[in-house]
Amino acid sequence: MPINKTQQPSLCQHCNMPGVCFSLVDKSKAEPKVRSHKVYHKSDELFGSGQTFKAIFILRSGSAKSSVLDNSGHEQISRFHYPGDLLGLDGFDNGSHAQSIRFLETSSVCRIGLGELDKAMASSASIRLNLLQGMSHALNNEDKFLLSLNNMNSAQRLISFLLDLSSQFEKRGLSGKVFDLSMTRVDIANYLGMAIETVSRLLTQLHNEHIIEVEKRRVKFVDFRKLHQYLLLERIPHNLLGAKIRQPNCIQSAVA
Amino acid sequence: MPINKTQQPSLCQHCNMPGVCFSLVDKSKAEPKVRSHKVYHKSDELFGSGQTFKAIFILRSGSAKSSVLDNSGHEQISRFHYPGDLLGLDGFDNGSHAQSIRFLETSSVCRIGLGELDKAMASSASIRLNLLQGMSHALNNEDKFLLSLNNMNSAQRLISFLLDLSSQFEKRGLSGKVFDLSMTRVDIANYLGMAIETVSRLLTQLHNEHIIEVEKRRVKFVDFRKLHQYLLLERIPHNLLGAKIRQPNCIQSAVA
DNA sequence: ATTTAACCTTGATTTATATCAATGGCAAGG
DNA sequence: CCTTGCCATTGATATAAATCAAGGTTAAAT
Repeated sequence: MPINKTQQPSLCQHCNMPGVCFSLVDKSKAEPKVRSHKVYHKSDELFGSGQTFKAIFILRSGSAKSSVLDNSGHEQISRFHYPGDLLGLDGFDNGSHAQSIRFLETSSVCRIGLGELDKAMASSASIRLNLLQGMSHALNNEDKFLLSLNNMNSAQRLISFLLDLSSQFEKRGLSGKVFDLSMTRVDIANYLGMAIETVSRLLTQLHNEHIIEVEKRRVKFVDFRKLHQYLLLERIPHNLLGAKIRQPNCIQSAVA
Repeated sequence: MPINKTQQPSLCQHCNMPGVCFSLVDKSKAEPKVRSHKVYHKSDELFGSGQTFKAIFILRSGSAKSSVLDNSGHEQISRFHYPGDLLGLDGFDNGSHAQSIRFLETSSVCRIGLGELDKAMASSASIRLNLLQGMSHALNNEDKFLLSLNNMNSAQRLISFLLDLSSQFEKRGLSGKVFDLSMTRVDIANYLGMAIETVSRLLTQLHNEHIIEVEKRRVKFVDFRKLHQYLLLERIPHNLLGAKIRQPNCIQSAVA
């Protein structure tokens, strides 16, 4: 019996992107009626890599993973998605999706066709901003994630991942202290770029040190302080020692 | 004497984003006059992390690096920029820049204030699309990069990096076969998440194997075939073996 | 012109983490 | 119900790449 029922209720009030979505339907109504949405099940695909870009989606409930295929056809998970997330933004690039998205559990999404979207953007400054914000946010998260991969050891990566999940749940009004992972260990390992054995061992270790409790997919945070200690005190990033931040010499400028 | 003079000429014709930029100035003119731009020098900062988001920029010439600071204040380079790239998109997220951008050589940028930009977006569908495309593209590149970090060994990462640089130059009409790196080995190591000694050793190794020629910052590709072999044949990604792509069971759907 | 600091290279050693291997439990499907 | 395959854990071993160490070269600053 899962604790954080991300697949649970989701009226538009709980949506992170109300501006983009329902004001398309009826801008006059302050309290919009619920937009129709589609339900998918575990391991269903929302769209596949290479598929024509026709719409963006908003995840209403459940969870999903985005992945890209490398040259040799292997899957690399690039992101996990939770309610309120915008899906399909990768399609703007060249008119077809670079990624594919697959659901991790029963989930529902709103669909916003491109025509609809553009009309809305033309008419509303706040929708323009919302969308740009969403993309910018995704980009920043991506960078932050990149950062963790580069500077951290496996334990720190895994901890960052768990803490990030925790904050995702809290943002959505769910418990950030106890939750169920909707992805397998294999997915986690793939996402964090490590072997699944390492994920398993680390979870066991953290459990034994009474920092978290893990039982199957269920994770419970016991000692946040120690968790953050791991994160901060553990290691001096090797590859950054040389990369000092220089002050600008002098900001010369000219106008052509 | 550098070969690929990225700091060289740059009229608006060479800009990747003409739609966004010059049509703001004078939409009636087919051949726009050159927009004023500002010149910066090596290690100057365009904006710093935390700085208020007031404008986006288009890199006209030269090169730059974006970086984020982690909790402990260390720099992580998230991207290198070349002419035509949009800079500052990270600011949409929450109104201040998450990243900082520093120039690697003498460079020039066009500045587009937020007001200007929004006006342009309101009025032109193509500008809307251009901007979304730019962001989407950045996002996709980011994912691709992420992918390389996760599945590849050091040699492959470095090679991907070099090949990516090469294609960046070719896209801009410069030689993709011989070019000068505008960043230090330390920057490369930081970006790719490895020790600078490893970067150095690998460059030497590739040189000795007559696959590339390296002399200081100058890189010359000698044997593209072998380079791609390294990339493809070397290694079966450990963490992907389990992550097979399942077919959707059945795409059940319902409308609420 | 001389000094200083940044940048780069190369070698020896250590270590984190992948890989190999084997086993157990759970869930889905027959 | 049984069985098949997916998922997870744990131990032993191998290895890629980090770290430690030292020297050399180039570029910037005095």
